[in-house]
Amino acid sequence: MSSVQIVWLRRDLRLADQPAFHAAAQAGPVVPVYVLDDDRAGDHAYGGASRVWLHHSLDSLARSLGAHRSRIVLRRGDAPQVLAALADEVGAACIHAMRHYEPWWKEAEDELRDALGDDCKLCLYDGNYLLPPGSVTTGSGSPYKIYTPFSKAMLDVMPPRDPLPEPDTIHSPDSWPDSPDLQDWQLLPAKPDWAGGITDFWDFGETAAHDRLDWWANEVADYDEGRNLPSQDITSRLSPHLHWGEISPAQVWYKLKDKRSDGWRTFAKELIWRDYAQNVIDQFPDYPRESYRDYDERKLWRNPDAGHLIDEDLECWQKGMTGYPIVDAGMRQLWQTGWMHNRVRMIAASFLVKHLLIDWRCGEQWFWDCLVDADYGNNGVNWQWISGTGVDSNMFVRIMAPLTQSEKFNSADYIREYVLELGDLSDDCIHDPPDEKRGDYPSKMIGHKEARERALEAYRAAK
DNA sequence: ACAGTGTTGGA
DNA sequence: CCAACACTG
Repeated sequence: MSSVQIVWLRRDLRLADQPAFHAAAQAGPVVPVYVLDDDRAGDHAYGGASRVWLHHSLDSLARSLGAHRSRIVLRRGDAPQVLAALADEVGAACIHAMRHYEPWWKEAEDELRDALGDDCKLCLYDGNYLLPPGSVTTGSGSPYKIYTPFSKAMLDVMPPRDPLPEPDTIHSPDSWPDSPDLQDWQLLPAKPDWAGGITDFWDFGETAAHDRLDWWANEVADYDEGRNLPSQDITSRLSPHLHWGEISPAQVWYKLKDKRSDGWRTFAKELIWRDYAQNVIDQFPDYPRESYRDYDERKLWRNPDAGHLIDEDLECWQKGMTGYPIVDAGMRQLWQTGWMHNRVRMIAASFLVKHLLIDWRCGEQWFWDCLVDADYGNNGVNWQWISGTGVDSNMFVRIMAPLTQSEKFNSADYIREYVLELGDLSDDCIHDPPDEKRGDYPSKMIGHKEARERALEAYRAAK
């Protein structure tokens, strides 16, 4: 009888194309375990929306495992200690885990290796990205900082490895370790149940991810044109499924690779962007916490300490009360559904940083708390891109014009859906309603021209 | 073999 | 502005 194999699950909550699970199932009886470790990530412990997703995704995976007469063991605490103890308890020969590149997980993997005795080893696998971070480097051997040459290099060495099948059989151990009920973790909100919008908007888990991908295979051709139109929302909405590892990017790649449309080529670049962000945080672990460029940030932000005190302007933005309908529609969509259309994310983020001159980290934290697809790499890289504080091009200060963008991308229906006060306004005035048509809806916090000039001046002064 | 310089272009 | 690469000597 072969010895027990532990599968340490993190954001890889799937059975198919899950290299760690695959290897464990071939090696012996499997004990899948999820460790809720809230301290390790510090300021990036899972936010409210992420916890809702995590609950449903774990629940879904437990059901799938149930069909194999297997289950998930739940544990709470410092992951390396908890896992080392569990390995002792079940007499495991190996802990199999997908490699993760958040700095706290890299640290935990090292600590776990040290904590394990001679009888149990740690086996790490890649597979949550198209290629393992660090796979492509510049001609001189250093990691890429700029997206476009990175993506060209990626395309040169693609495609990704072939996806693995789901394990045929998953053998159970002779006896199961104790585990609390998932309900006991209270990942779902208690009294005011604000998660209704999230559960209405999403289906969770591996099967739902593949259903979504099947749907997307018929839509992706229109992505090139449609991805910028919030009202039509021609986007995959795969981001949370990918973040939680309910589906792998290799599975997405192989499902869509024969589509040969412009839409597919553009979508492929977005998948590569996800790998790019992971490469950036692998290279600069604090990237989502620190500006990469050394601006004099005391001259840049209007409220250098707003990270610690709740700024009134920050609150207007968070609640979708800026007076700019496209920004407010986006912020309200985020609050209701745990997600925001990508085009609108750019507009809303740019508004916080450029129009309000509020430190991008305040926005990063809010998104971290509200997004079901909150991802350390993507969130940090995208916020620094919008702020112009990041590794990428910095040749001019990019200030998006929210009203122009709103009209250009036909967002009238999107605004009507999320800013109910403006529900009766016509297409021609909904993007920037005159005061007498605003009713309960607030007037603009600051005019675009004035904000633009103020931002240009602040960025010049802080250079 | 590779440091210095020029050219190109950036979600 | 500056990363990345091609070209140079």
